[in-house]
Amino acid sequence: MKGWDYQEIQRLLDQFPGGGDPDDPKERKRRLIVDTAARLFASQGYRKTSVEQVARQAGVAKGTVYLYAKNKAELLLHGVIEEKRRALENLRDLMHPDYTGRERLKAWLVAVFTQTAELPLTARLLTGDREILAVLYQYGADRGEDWEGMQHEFLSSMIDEAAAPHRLTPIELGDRAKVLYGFVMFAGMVQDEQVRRGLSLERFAQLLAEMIVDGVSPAPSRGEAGGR
Amino acid sequence: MKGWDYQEIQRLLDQFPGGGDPDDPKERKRRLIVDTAARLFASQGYRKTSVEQVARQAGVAKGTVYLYAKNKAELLLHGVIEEKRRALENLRDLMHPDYTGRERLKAWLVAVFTQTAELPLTARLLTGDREILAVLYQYGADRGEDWEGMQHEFLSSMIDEAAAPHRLTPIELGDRAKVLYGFVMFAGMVQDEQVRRGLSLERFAQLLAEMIVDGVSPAPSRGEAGGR
Amino acid sequence: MKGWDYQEIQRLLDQFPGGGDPDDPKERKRRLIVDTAARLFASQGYRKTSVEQVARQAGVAKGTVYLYAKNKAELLLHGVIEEKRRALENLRDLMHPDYTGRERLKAWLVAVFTQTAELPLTARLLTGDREILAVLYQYGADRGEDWEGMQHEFLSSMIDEAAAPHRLTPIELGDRAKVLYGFVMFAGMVQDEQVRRGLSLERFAQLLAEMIVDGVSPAPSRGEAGGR
Amino acid sequence: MKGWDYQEIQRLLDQFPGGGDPDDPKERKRRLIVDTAARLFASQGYRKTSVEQVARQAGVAKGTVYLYAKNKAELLLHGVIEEKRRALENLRDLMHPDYTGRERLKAWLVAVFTQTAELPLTARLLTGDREILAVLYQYGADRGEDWEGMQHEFLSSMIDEAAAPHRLTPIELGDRAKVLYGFVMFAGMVQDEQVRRGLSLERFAQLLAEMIVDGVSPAPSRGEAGGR
DNA sequence: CATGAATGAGAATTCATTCAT
DNA sequence: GATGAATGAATTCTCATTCAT
Repeated sequence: MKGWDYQEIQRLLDQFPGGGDPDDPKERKRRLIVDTAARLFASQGYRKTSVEQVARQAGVAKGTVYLYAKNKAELLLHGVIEEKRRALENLRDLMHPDYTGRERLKAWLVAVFTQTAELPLTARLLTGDREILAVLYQYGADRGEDWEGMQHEFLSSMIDEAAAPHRLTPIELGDRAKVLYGFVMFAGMVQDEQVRRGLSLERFAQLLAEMIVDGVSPAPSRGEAGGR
Repeated sequence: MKGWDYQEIQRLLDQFPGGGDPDDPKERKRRLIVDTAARLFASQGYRKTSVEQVARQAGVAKGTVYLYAKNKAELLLHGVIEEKRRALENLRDLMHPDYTGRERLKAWLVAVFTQTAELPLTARLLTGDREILAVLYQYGADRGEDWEGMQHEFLSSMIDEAAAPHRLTPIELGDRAKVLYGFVMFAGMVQDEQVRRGLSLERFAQLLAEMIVDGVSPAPSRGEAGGR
Repeated sequence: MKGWDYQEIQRLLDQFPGGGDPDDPKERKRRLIVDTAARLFASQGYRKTSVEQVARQAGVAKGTVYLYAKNKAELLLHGVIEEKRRALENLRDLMHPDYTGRERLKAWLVAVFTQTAELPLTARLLTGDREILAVLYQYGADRGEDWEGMQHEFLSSMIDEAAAPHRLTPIELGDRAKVLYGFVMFAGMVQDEQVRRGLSLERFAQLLAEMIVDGVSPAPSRGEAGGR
Repeated sequence: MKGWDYQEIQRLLDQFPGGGDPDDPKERKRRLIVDTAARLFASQGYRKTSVEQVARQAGVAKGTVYLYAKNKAELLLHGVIEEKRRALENLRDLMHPDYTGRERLKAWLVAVFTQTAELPLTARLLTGDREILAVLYQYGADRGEDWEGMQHEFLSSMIDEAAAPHRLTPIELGDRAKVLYGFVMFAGMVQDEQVRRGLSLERFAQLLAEMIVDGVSPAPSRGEAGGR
């Protein structure tokens, strides 16, 4: 199991694209447009969002959008890339050595669900529009894969620590990691209050994290401190 | 807490709409059209499915579709209603008295995730298309709500039994029920192999059920009986 | 040399597509739209003619055009096919046995230039838009080729008769036929009064036919009979 | 009939516009842009060539193009003017006194067809784009007409000589000149190998010149000398 | 002078919905 | 009831032209 730490993640973050000087006005406008698009795609869906609408909300003309993304699909792609970068940054914050295994796993779950802007696009689109996936995977295949492998390894190691080290076989760990990874998608979905049935995002996340880590029976007596 | 049993559910099922004599040729055609639409919506998404396509696949003319649903959204709505009925039928099967509380909760989770045809439309569209939700909720408000309240109550009572009766306050129970209910949506999403990262649906469902009920640390030694 | 006659041409004409009962209202509307499009394409060019304009002039809605041609290129294609049919019909009329060789050749040239609707589209587009040719040839390849080979043979035999039989080798005949065939394209171009510098189409055609058959020096005294 | 000779043509050539010191860097850039545009217009057509593309290929910014031509149409116009100048230069070369009348006419025809760069723009665009013609003629009216009158006179005198002097009335001559002038347009068209059906440009031009001058029956025995 | 970012009118195409037969 | 032709609003994308730097 690779030792995950700040440096490792920072290194990945640096290789990650989409940078560009955030003070460059060109880059500023690019972000404005891409973020506007991402927000609309996430809240309304890809097909229902028109390029016209993106332009209007970003305060530019329709043609301008096409100076920064050669078509609508690329607009989406850029948004997804941004999301991946942000997700990676969040990962780094969980590396704090004070966390115990169970705490870290819960914190990860809570983070995944509460950091609203986490992966709404990714989640939304995975369930949504198959046509888009084609575009997304065509571009993304090269660099995205690493990152997913990495996420996977990271989750496995968290689960291992949380479950009490080495009680689970590597295969069991891996499979549980896949299940947890699915929660990332779920998280996007849960942004919708209707799905949460009115629970606040924080409460929802907290309860879900507890159930996953401790099971349905909360075990206050054993506490966080007890056992493990 | 109401006592959930076969009769109670059967009674609800009977009041549920969408009936009509299945031998009535009018009703037969209605179902043909609605089911065709539902299948296409679930596999391609709402926007990408054209009324033309629904008509062609159902073997009727485009105009005919509009004799059975006043617009495209209503076509979807009817499909969602069918799904709800089917979900209700599944619920009934979990009422078997041999189940312990934890077993029943696990069985429910597994059922939700593995019964592929469970709620593909609902799940797909809840994440998808806000425009549709408007229509859906407008119509659904009158008759759907009961059913959701019922679902909710049912989940609460399962959790209560699983967690060891009466350890959780009604509010805690209710909130946990809401979280679990969200899993119904998640289940629709998980139909997509990409979300499961290659795990079989059965394995995914099994692991998720275990984690939710027992927590990350599987505790075979403590067993179901261990109570804690 | 195959004997060209009414029957042979009629046979080809019968195999030619694009028919359909001209009293069928569907077919009537198809022709209305296609002919409107052809007229506009010929007078303004393909790119400058918008589908909107075609629809407006044909008195139908934009969408209707797409019921009869799956895209703009196909609209053009249908027009070109009509032209080919008409050209074939004209050919038939030249078969009258009273013509001498020189007369028939002149008559062909005059016909090619004066029958206004001859091949304006074909001519226009050959010089115009390479992009279109792709579409045109993709469809046309199968059945168009025969027809061109036939035209070629027909021209060769006319030239042979006009030049006094068998004075030219087959290769010389064939090459001259190719040159003449080029005139078909030229004919489309000459529809434009600017190209004719104000000469009437009839006068232009007559002079050109004389020059081609008799040379620059008109030889009325020597007449057709003089043989030279 | 005016006596056509080197001096006369040279004089016209000198009055012709578009000059400017070719060493002036301003003029150099103007030509670079105009020639680039002309090349693209001739090979792709006017509408399919974007100003962006012209700028890129000329190695300047899009805005710069507009410093040298006030719009896209004027870019074309300048190209056409260049062509006219070149055509005039070619005319001069035919003035050589050794030619007989028939030889000169044939030579002119061959030149018109084979000098590839003769009038590609003019030919292409005359058949192409009516919108453009408006601009072209508006501008051309003032200065172009002379030149066309001159061309016309020149052709008439060639035909007169070729047909054996003074056998044709001035009107007959004039009309034949108009027909021949049409061939200039045809020449542009014939650049397209598809129109030539595979004949080489040279062979095509040669055969066409012979047919026009001698008629379909080649008369080698009578020869060029035979005079008739 | 030169640049190239921004603009927005315009073009092709799709598709939900209507309605005469 | 059933049909499917007709409609036209909406959508994506292009590109000539302008103008601040």
